[in-house]
Amino acid sequence: MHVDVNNAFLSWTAIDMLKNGSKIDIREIPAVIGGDESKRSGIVLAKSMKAKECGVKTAETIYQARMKCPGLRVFPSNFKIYRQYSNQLYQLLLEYTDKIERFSIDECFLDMTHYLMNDTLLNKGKEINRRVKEELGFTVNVGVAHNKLLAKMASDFTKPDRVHTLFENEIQNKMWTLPVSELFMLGKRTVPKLHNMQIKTIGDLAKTNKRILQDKFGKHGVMMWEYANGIDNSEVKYEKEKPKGIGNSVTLPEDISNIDKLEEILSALTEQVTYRLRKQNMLARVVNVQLRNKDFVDTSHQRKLSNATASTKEILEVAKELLEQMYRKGTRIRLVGVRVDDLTDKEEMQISLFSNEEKNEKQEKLDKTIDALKEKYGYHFITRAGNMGAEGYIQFRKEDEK
DNA sequence: TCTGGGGTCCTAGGACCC
DNA sequence: TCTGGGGTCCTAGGACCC
Repeated sequence: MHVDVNNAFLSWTAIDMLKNGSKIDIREIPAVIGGDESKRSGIVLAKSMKAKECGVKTAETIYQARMKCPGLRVFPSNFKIYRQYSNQLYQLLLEYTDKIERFSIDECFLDMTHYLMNDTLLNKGKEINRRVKEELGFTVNVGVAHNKLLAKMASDFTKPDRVHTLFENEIQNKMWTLPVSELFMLGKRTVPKLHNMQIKTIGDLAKTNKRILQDKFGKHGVMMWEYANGIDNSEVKYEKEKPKGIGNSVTLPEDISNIDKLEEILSALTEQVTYRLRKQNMLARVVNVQLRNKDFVDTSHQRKLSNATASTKEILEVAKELLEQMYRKGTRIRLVGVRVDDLTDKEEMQISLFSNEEKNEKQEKLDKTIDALKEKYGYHFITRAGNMGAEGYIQFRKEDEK
């Protein structure tokens, strides 16, 4: 079963506003949740049904949305409350199974294998749909099927506040008739290529020779053929997994072409990334720096370290080297990002013969002390002098801590 | 006042090894 | 006498998701 909150950010903002005495329900007017245009992050994160009727699309610019929908109201996001509502939903769903995969803040997969009959499953889906609305005040779509892919496709059919099934004998009528762009994992790059091959619907894709797709798209081709045929053997991953990478990036309020300033921002980003890394009790072996220039061209450089580390100083030194190595003087930079990859649990670290343990211990103590102060008094309570000028660019979101 | 930020997975090419 | 074949690791970039 796949449970998907309808217009999650907008619905959750709406009920939070009503709770705080708002006279309007933003679900009933043309409205969107969006970023801050003055910070150059003005895109649509969620839209009301009325906004959708105007043709507003998620992820387009607020500027574009307003052109389509004059008088559109724009509200900021609030991840702290989204996390709360997401948790409430999760708690309710736990009454049906403890095998729940939290696919994102507003989507869950439920392993309902213990309900053997299709009718029972459907009734449970209807019950969840009704209870969420009555007890939590927002609506969900529920998709019921015999694997994750079909459940996800089903929950996407007609919205809002609906329960759909997609059993094997329904695939032809309910899924094969849809445009191929509707298939999960087919994005804006692949769809035009399929159109060129005269593949317009999911049914067309299902009936295409698998080998042809494999030759043209590799693994991705095999996967799309299987998905089109309703084949998916993946498990509901209900146990919380450790992250494989941790990153932080920021779009700058204006383009920057001063490397000293970029380094300050890099420093503040690294501070946050390594803090989160240590909270996970993990070490990283790969450091990656990303730049986006004013023309939206992305470049990244990464380096594998000889020893895994969580030290802010060590990771920042590498990040700065990567930045200096890739930055071409005069380039106007729009976005800077740092991420760490190839993570391992701290306990499994192997101490290198060449590591300077005394130095490492000192750095570790420093990091630990700073972490404890941030933990107690808030992320921005203390910072390194080297990124003081840039701290304002980086926000630390409380919901990341759990 | 035009285009976020957090992720995961895959691929191609080069370096290097035997 | 003008150049194999198999493999691993690393890096840069791309595609996709919400």
